[in-house]
Amino acid sequence: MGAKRPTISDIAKAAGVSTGAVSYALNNRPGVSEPTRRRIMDIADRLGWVPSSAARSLSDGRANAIGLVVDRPARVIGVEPYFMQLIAGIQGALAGGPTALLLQVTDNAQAELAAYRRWWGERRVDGVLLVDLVEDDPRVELVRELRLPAVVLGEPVVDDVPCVWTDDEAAVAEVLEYLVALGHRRIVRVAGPTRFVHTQTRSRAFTTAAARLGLSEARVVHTDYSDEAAARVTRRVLTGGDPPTALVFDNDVMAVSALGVAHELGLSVPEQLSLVAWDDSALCRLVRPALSAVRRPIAERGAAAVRLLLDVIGGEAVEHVKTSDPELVPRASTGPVG
Amino acid sequence: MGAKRPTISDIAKAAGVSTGAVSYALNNRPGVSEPTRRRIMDIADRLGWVPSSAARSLSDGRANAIGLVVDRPARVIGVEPYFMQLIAGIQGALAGGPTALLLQVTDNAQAELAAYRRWWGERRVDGVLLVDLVEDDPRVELVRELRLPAVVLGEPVVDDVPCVWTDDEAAVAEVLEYLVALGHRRIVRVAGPTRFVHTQTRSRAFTTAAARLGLSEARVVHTDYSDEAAARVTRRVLTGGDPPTALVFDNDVMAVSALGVAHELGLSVPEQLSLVAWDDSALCRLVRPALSAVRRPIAERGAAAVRLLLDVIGGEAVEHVKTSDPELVPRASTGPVG
DNA sequence: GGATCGTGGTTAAGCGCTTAACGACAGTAG
DNA sequence: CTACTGTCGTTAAGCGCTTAACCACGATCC
Repeated sequence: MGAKRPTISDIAKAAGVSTGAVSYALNNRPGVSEPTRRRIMDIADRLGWVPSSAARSLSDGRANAIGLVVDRPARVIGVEPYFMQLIAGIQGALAGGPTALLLQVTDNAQAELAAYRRWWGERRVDGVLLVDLVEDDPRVELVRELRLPAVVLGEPVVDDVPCVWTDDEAAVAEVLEYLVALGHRRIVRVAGPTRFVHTQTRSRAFTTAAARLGLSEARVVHTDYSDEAAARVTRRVLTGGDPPTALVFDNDVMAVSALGVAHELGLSVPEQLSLVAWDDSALCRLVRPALSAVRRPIAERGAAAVRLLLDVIGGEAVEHVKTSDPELVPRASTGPVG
Repeated sequence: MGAKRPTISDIAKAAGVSTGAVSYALNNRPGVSEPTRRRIMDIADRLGWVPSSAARSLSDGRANAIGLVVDRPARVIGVEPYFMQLIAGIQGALAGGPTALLLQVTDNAQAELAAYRRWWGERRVDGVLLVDLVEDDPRVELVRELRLPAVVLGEPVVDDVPCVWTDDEAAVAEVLEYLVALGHRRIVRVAGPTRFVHTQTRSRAFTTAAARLGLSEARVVHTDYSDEAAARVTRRVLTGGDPPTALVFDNDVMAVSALGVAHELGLSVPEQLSLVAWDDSALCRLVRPALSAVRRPIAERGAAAVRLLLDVIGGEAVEHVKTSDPELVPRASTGPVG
C-alpha cells in the first residue's frame, strides 16, 4: 500500500545486518553465509524491494539501458512497419533482463548526433543501436570518439563496431533469377536514397547479378522511400521508351504505390507488369493483387543486435553477426512475362 | 577527445569555487553572483559538461523520464501505424526538454503491469502513459496504488487520472450521417475487441446515432484487430441474409482486408459496397480503390498527453484534455448505394 | 560604535547502492 | 600455545549532484 519504496537499509534493519551484507546477498556474491543470504532475500521480496536504478548507475557506472534513435521525419515514421517490428525484436531480447530501452525519434541527422551525445553525457545508456547507416556515417565517428558501445544494424562497414547484417545480396540475386525464370529481361529496381549503405549494397548486387544473367537492360533508379516519389518514378519509367516488365522496390509502400500507378495506366498486374516489394508486411499481403515480397527477419535482427550490444557492453570480444537469410515470398504480383 | 565526462567538481576546480556554487550556478538559482555564474557556465560548456542523470535522480528523486508500454503481440505490432505516429507525437513534445522516453513492448497484460511496477520500483520513470484502456483497467488501480503519475490516452473514465481524448462519438455520427446521405441504411460496424473502452465508446455512439437516424438494420460485430479475423467476419456478414451496403471498420488493416474479401466475392467497391476505415494511414491512401477514412490527430494526442503528464509530475492541477476533432476523409471506397 | 542585514559564497549531509579494506572469531596446523 | 587461514560480517569511502545550514564580509542604520 502507498508509495514507500524500500531500500537496502530497510532490509538491513529488518535482517539485523549491515547494508553491505545486504548488497552482497542480493547480488549473489560471496561474503555472506547461505542462511543469511536466504533470510535477506526473503525479506527483500517480502518488502517488494527493487533496486534503484539511479543509485546503482551512480555507484557502478552502468545505466542498464540502451538507446535507439530513429531519424525519420514524423510524417513518414508511421508508414513503414519496419521500426515497430525491429522494436518488437529488441524487446524480445531485452525481456527479463535488467536493461531498458530508450527511444528517440528525430527529424534530422544533427539532432540524432546530439541525442547520442547527450545520452552519453548523462550516462543514461550503456550503448546504442545504429540504424540506416550512410557512407562515412558521422555516428560511427561519434561513438568511436565517445567510446560508446554500439552495434550497427546493417552491412559490416567498419571493423571496430560490430554489425548485424542480413545477406541482401543473395536475396537480390534470387529475386532477379526468379524474374528471369519467368521470362523477364527488362527489370528496373526502384531504390531508396543513395546515401544509405544498404541501398548501395542492394543496388550493387542488383547490377552485378543483372550482368551475370546477361540483362543489359536492367537498371536502377533512386528515389526516397515515399509513396509519392515512388509513384512519380514508376510513372516515368513505365511511360518512357522500352518500359520494363518487372519492377523491384526497396520497401513495401513504394511497391503498393506502384500498384496504383499501374492500375491508373491500365497495366494489369501481373499479366503486363510484375512487382516485387522488399520487406514483406501486412500491406503486401492485403493489397490486391497481393505483392510478392522479400521477407527479411527484422525482429531477429533487432534481437541479435541487442544480444551483441550487451556483449560489447560486457566487454566481451565480439564479431559481426549474420541473421538468417531473407526469403522471397511469391504472391500474385509476379508472373510470366505476357 | 576520449571518453572523459566532466563532473561539477571539475568545473568547480577550474572556476576556483565549491561544487555547491557550481550547482547553484548551473541551475539558475540564487546564491552566486552574476559574473561568477557566467564564468561557471562558460567553463561548463567549454568542458562539454552534461549532468549525470543518475546522480541527479538520486539526489532530487526525479528520473527525468517517462514510460510507455505497448501491449500487443509482436506479430501485430508492426501492422498498425498508430503507435509509431503516437511515438512521433510524444517525441515532439519531449524534444528539447530533459525528459527521455522509455519504451516497452509486452505481449500480455501481466507483463505490462510488471513493467510499470518495476519502473516505479527502480525509480526509472516519473510517470507513465496508459493506452488501450479496458474496463476496470488494473493499470489504473496500479498507478493509483503506487501514486505513479499517469495520463490515459483515451476517453475520460476516471477522475483521478487525467485523460487525453478525442471526440470519437461525433465522428461516428458524422460517418453514419455521411453514409445515410449516400443512401445507405444497412450499415455494419466491424469493431475491435469489446474489452477496450474506446471500442465500447464507438459502438455505443454507433448504436445511438443509428437509432437517431432510424437505421433499424444497423449493427455492430466485434472481432480483434487482425486482418484474418476481419476477413472472416466480413465474409460472413456479406454472405449472410440481408447483407449491408456499407461497412465501417475500427482500423485500417481490417478495412483493407475487407477490400480483398469484397473483391473475392465479386462485389465492386464502392458501387455495391462502401467501406470506411478508422485511423487514416498510408495503407488507406495507397490501396485501390483508396479508402475513405476517419483521420484522427494521433500525434497531437501523444504530444498533448506528454504535456499533461509533465504537468502532473510537476504537481500542477490538471484537467482532461480534448484533442482536435477527427475528420472524415472521403475517398473512392464510399459512394451512393447502387 | 556596535547591532543588523543582505550578498555571495562554503560546508557537509544525504540520495541508495557497491566494494575495497578491515576485523572477529572459529578451526587447524605446527 | 601461538600463528596462520578461512568464513562471515562490518565499516567507510565514493559515485555526482542537490540543498539546508552556516559563515565572512561589506554596507546600512541609529
